[in-house]
Amino acid sequence: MNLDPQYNPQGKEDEIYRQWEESGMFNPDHLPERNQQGEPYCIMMPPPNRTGTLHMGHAMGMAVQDLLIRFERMRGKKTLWVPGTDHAAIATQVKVEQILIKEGMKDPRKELGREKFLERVIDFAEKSRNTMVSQTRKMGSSCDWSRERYTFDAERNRAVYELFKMMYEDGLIERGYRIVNWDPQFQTTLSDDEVLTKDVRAKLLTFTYDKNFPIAISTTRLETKFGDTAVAVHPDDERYQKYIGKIFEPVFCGKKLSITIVGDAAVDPKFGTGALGVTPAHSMIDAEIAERHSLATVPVIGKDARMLPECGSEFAGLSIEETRSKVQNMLTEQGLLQAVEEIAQALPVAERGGAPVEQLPMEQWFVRVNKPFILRQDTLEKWKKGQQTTLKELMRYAVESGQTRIVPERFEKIYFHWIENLHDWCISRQIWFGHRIPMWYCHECESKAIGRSFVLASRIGGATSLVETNSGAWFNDASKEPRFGSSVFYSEKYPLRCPRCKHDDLGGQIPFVQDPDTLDTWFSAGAWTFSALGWPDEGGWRAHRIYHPTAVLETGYDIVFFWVARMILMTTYATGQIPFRTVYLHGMVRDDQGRKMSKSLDNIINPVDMIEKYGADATRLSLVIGSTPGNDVKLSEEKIAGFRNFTNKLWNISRYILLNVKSAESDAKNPKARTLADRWILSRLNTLTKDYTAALEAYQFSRAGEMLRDFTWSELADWYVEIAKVEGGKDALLLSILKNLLHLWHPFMPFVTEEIWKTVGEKGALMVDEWPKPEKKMMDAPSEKDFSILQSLVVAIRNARSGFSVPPKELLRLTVRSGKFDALLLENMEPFKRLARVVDGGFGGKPKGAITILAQGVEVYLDLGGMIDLGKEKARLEKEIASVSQHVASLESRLGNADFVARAPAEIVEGERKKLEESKARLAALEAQLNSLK
RNA sequence: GGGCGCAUAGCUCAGUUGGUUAGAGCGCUGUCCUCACACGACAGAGGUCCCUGGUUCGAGUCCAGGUGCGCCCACCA
Repeated sequence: MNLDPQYNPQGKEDEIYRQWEESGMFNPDHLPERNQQGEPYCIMMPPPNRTGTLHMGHAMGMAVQDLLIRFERMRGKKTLWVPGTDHAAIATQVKVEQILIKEGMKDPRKELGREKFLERVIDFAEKSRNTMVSQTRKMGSSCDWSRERYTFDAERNRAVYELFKMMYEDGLIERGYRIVNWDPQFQTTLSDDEVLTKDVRAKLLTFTYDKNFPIAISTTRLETKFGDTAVAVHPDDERYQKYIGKIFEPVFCGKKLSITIVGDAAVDPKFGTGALGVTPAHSMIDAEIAERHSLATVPVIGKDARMLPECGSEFAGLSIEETRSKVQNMLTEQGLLQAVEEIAQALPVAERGGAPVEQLPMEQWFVRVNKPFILRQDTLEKWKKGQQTTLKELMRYAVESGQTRIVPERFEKIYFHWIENLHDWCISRQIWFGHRIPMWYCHECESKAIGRSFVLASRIGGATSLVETNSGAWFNDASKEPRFGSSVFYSEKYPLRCPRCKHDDLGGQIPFVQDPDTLDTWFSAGAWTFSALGWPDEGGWRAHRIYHPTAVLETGYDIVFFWVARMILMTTYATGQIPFRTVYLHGMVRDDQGRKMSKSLDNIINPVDMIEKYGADATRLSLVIGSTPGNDVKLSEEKIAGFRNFTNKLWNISRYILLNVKSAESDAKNPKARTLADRWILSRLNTLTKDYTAALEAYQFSRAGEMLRDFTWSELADWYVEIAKVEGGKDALLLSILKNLLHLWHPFMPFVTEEIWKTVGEKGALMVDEWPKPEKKMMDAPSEKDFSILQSLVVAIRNARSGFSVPPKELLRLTVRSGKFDALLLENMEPFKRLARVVDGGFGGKPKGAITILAQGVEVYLDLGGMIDLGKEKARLEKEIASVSQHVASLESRLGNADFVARAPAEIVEGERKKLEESKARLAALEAQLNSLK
């Protein structure tokens, strides 16, 4: 037996993990027979971004997922936990760019070019992967490394392309010229979810375009006004009705505009002047108005967030701020500015980088969420194959039908609310790191359509301009925007033949060009549950299909929209299955003051540091106990240290038991309960096993953990082990309880339990040993009641000793009377003989110099001899009498209420009566005690 | 502007469908280095369950309103 007085996880954990891994049992195919017969149970690990290292949020997710997997594995399910990482497209590319800039490059992408730059990104991603895998191991995660996946590996790329193809064929992926969110800093589009709003103060200016223009308008974005093509007013607005339908041609800061006055109910007549300058190119709302009234779209801001030549030579190339103040000055000079007001504004900024996001009209790829399509799948209850539905409907259906349940439930509301507001999803990104869009353009088709060879068109800036280039050269030139009409077709690899013009790639030139853009990282992430299980590859998907739908998706609530919703969309569409039965959302891990952990605040707690200092088990406990789903958790090093203390406690309980067990006796099967304490602890253990298992099934991990900790510490260690030391002969019983306890703790703290397990003399790993079953026949309410009386008395005696400052070595005499409980006491007080020696007082009264101790109706006398302090005892009794009298009074008033007696359930009333009786008896006894002191 | 949540001991939080004198951990006070553990043992102090009103025999729990805090969504220009 090699159990040190203090448990040192350092060094042991890696070795234990290595043994688990070598056993092969992280892989469901190598699990014992009992699991092979079991129900499949699968969790897909949310793949962390390959951007460096794991943080406490990841650690929390892993702790919960490993808990679930270990719990279900021990219960005999065929458990698969698939680990993986996410290429995270923009996040990783930005990270690498930042590193390269720090290393001295000015514009890494320009300096390195696409291929060289990508090499650097891939290299960084690989290093990150290695770091994260090792951190995942440190946490004790029992995931199947033989099935490790990467959102950007060859098979996932294949799945992404297949999915893209399906959606393209179903008309759900479309190229469109629309207003998109443009990040001028990283020169890429963003999805709506990647745009945040920042509260800023802005100037709301009221002005007219020129002195002949009859209507004043207000704006915070003066610079966009070069692109105005209309002024919209409410159709019922009497002030402006007479202008509706008229066209004006004001000269705005040197640029001649063509402004149509339109009536549109979307305009709020009470805001500002009640007239709205319509800028269709740079505002989604304006674009909608423009569409209703067939207005022209005139872009005036370019991708570099500078003014386009259309604004006139005076403004072309100026930044937004420069333009804004210049225009304001010009308007002031001309006397056109009527008012300047400071207002609060929600400025759209990029989630990554924080630069203001511009809205520009561009040609991009979109997923159409509201467009009806013909369903390919025949597995959904609501729609048959061949019926029409929309992606939005599928998303709603998965949760509405209860096939996916979100924990905590309130996030279902949030989810539906988000779906309501969901617009088409822009999926093309102008970054280099990611799944290249599998669409190709045929120059032959394009040439035939336009009548010239190798031509391109730029649509940024509204008018189409044609550009001649050398073959193949243009698509790396970011300044040229290819326009693709009928020439576009899907191909996973380099196409050999154009499906339309049947043109072959023969002459060594490059007639086919792939779309230079890549896919939004969430496109591939959305396919995670099924792509990671081998879809669409026939063999792979067939082999893994038993695991789909997966059991639980465990992730942070911050990516419900980014990821969870999109997984539901993609999976239901592509496979006809909902991706997971339960979504368990954990909160954000914050510092002890509730602040986000960040580098600038220097308040980051690193999981690996904590594991090295306190062990993985303590770190896991600190993340799971004391946190509830969907709520943020405050973490501090002290909290982790506290759980380290507990792991040490469990270690020492085990140490005591294992050091004292005599092997011969411990071999006895079905150890029998001999004493009250034995019956009590077995009853408690079995009740606990039942409640604890139920709590885990209900995802109440914190509650389960607290329950088990309280049992382990306050019942087993503080009472039973102490009693066992004196009563003796409990080796087999103790060992059996310990074994059960190790099982129950294993999902929370796999390392220390497995380590102790090595010493209990069982074969095989605890990790796959069978989960304890609660036995009803062991649950023994009368014994629990009797034991609790004993506990109350012992506590009362200790209390008295402490209150009267009785020296620890002083032996006291405890006189019991004849009666059922007193007989029980005589039998069971032996373990507490150091507190008091019990004597049978027959039916005699209280000895002189003794105080009366009352516990749950049992009255005994503790002889304090000369140490009694009558004043103190009197004060104590008076205090207690006051409190009990109050309780009696409240019970009497309740029972005196006729309505209560008539309307409350009989058992409640009966319970109150009984309580009143007991309290009255106690009160009488206390008063008698007090009188006897006088 | 719309939506969601939170408010319980000094701190961090539990408190299931309304029903004991509202609980835990940490911290605090006192005693003890008792042969598993001082990362420990024993005992103790500490609460107007944010406020107001309502429903009910009964409210920390349900309803309405208010206050304070947090989050999400949203291009009234």
